[in-house]
Amino acid sequence: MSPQAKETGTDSPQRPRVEGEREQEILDATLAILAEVGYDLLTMDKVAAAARASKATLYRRWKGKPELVIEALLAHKGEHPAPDTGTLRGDLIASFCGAGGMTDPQQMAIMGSLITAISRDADFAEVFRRDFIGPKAARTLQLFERARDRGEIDEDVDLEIVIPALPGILLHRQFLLGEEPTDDVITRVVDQVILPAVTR
Amino acid sequence: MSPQAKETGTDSPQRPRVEGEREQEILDATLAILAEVGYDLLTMDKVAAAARASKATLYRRWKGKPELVIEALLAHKGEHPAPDTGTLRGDLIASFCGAGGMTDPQQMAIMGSLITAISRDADFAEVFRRDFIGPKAARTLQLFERARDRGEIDEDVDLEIVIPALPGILLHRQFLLGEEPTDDVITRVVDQVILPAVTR
DNA sequence: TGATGGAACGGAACGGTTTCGTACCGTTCT
DNA sequence: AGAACGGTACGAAACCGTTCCGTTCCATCA
Repeated sequence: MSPQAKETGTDSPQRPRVEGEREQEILDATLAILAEVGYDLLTMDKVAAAARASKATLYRRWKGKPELVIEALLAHKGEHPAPDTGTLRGDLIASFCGAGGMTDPQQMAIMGSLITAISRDADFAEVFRRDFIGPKAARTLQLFERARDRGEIDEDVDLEIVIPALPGILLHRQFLLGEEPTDDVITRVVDQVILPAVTR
Repeated sequence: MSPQAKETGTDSPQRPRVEGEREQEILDATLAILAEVGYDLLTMDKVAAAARASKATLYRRWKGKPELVIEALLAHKGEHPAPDTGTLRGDLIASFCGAGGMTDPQQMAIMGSLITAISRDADFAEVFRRDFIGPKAARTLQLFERARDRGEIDEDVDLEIVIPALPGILLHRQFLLGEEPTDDVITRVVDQVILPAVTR
């Protein structure tokens, strides 16, 4: 290795090539492959072909497959601010039906593609839960806390149990029962399961 | 292929070697590997090594990996009759905490190992849902129908929504949140989510 | 302005490993 | 004896990580 300085340290852009746009294309291609075949069957060759990049480029930029996939996941977190419709019911339906919610096909495909991997790889699971699940859970928690402040939720309700119920029910219907989540199903689950659990 | 009859049809074993016990050992080994590494990374070599069988034997008996895995799943449905404690609450807790329930580690590992595969392979998904999920769902349905006959469930409750809620919540907590399902969690979910949904 | 050097790129190939499905053994049980 | 078994080995294919090559783009400088 040449003893070249690793970086200038300043903000002067010395590396104009794979700076932003091209890198994002590669990450998008990674997510597409991930959603299509799953983590275990995702190969660097497939990603390179889909992104029209060479494997050499991938390995110049990323250490390997886990690092590439994780960075692709983190770069994907599009801003989805929590809705504020004034009622818990409206917030839940808006949140889970909208962009990034349970009706987003690629979002759901990514979920399904990763469950097996995180069941086996503890390190992968930790990053996934912290950086992918965490923000979503925090947003949903916000909805419930606002509802509690408005008095919509009984005092003795254990939010730790109730909050994850909605995504759990919907994911189960999708993957185990094979039912595409529709707005109608989400509404029925909210009305018949979630709301009765918080207001008795 | 020779036009041989697929099987005798009777229970007379024409194949004395790999007939019953040995075959079950291979299927058990298949399930163990499946639970350990998942469907995509399960290989015939791993199964052969784990079962101390030769790959030739596997290919003599099964056509390939999908057939072997599916048959292993079907042969695994140990008889788990629905409990009858007299109350819906007792039945649910007994059913989901007991053998074959959500606290069975291998059962859960198999679930996680298959979700990615059934998200991609429609044929595999159909067999899995019909022969693996189906019996479990039917058993749970039986619990709810008995409870409804006893008057424990309001008339306007949509069982299609409520019944899959409990497994959904528990699976989500296990795989997405990384929480081992304990009897205590199952009880709290039943008391705080399921029962309020059926009796308002 | 025009030429030059360097860095990053795409494409291709490499060796080493893994998997699959099959074939060939010697052994064991009926 | 004969059939089925376990073990081994094989070729084909896929994958991984690396390393070539030739090209393209950019910054620098005459």
